[in-house]
Amino acid sequence: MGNQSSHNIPLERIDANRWRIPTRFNEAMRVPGVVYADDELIQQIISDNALTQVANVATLPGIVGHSLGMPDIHWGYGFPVGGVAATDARDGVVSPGGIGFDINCGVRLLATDLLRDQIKGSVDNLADALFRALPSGVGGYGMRKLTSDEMRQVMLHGARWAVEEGYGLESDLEVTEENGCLAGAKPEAVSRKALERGIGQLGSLGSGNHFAEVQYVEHIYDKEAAKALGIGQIGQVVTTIHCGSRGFGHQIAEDYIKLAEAKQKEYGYELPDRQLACMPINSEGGQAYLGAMACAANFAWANRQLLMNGVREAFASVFGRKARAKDMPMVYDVCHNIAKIEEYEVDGELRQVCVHRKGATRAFPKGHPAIPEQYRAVGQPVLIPGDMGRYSFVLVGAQGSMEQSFGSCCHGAGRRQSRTAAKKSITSKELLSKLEARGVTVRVHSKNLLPEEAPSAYKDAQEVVNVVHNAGLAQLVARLKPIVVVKG
DNA sequence: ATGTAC
Repeated sequence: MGNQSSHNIPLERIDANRWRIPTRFNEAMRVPGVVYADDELIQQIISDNALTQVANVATLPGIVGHSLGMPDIHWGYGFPVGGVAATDARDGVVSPGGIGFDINCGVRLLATDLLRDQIKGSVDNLADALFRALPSGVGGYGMRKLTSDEMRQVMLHGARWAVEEGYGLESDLEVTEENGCLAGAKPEAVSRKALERGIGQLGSLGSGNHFAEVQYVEHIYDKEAAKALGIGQIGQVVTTIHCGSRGFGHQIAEDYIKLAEAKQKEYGYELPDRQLACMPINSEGGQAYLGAMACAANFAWANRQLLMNGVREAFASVFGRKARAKDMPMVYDVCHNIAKIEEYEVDGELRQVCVHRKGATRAFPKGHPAIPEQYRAVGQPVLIPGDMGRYSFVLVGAQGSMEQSFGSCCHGAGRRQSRTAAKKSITSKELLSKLEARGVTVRVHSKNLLPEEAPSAYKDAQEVVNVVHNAGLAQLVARLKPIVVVKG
């Protein structure tokens, strides 16, 4: 059953942007699946088999509402990337595979007071400065080697630790999801192996789809919201950082997937795919996972704080001035691989649920108390990186996300080719010259991995964001185009 | 994503 092809899944069209997988597809499904896609994206999704995973997730003990797939959905470990699942916080489960290996992988956007024309003559210098400032590569060490006591402080306090150590400003924390620190961190639930892998990696970009990208505001959809977010000027230079918890979060995910797998019999779970292995939220294992997950989430926020500080310093060195917050204010930081306990109305009843967001961004609408005061009138910023050749997007959360998707929307373009397929389709050299021809300056640590990140390996992010906009999950604010890409 | 398998 776990390998049943998506081609056999009965899809019911709800409207132009929504499709339902009815529970009759598989008697183990406890709730229907709902997938967000237009006509073109749904074809890509069907050929990827990710719909089978949406149906599989619908069998999780305690799942409520729907098993959701965003338009950037694609095949992942057990759960699809681009998936959202909410389980009852009292008697439901938490599944490490529903968060993903890169715990609190996320996106941070930084504005500048520079215009595209003003940096034209300095693009190569800026690219070099950024590449020097941001350590990268698989297994790469970070800018800050921690003592074990410092590592503990990072796990407990996240981005706040980094700010107190001088890597940024108090105001940065106000525009970070959870203020850069998820409550409930339990350092004692983290293995020695995870600590060993993580302790030298703080302030590093890593590899794969992680990057820092200098961009300019190319199009504004919503003037009022763009202005409120501090990105209201066409041509304005901004920088996006996409990174997570490196080997630290990866090891924590691995540790708890193993633990969950070993305990499936004890819990009496029979799931269609062993990669869905899960634990009751209110069990020793479930609580330990959530405590360790919070440690990884906090490590990731500290990591992006150090990286952003590196970006500010690189700009300062090139443009000969201090990296003041006034010159480079942070717009926002969102995570897109995490589980959170939140409250929603489900079937007319207010319920505490554990929202698993795996490749999905929180998208709270205007007025929500979790949104920083300065953005409360427009909505929570939603940062959607596209691919390195085309464009990225800024949106704000909309009311529909609370009614339909447990306050969530998409997280990126989403893969349309596997890493292996991408590698076969283009060489690193071809790709670099294509990007250069488009006016994108690239600095890359691992050239051999670059083809995996080719724009052609990704869906069109414009189509993806159009779907969440039209479905009412979030609202388009601005489109950003790349100038400099620094890849791990 | 990832000391790309201990």
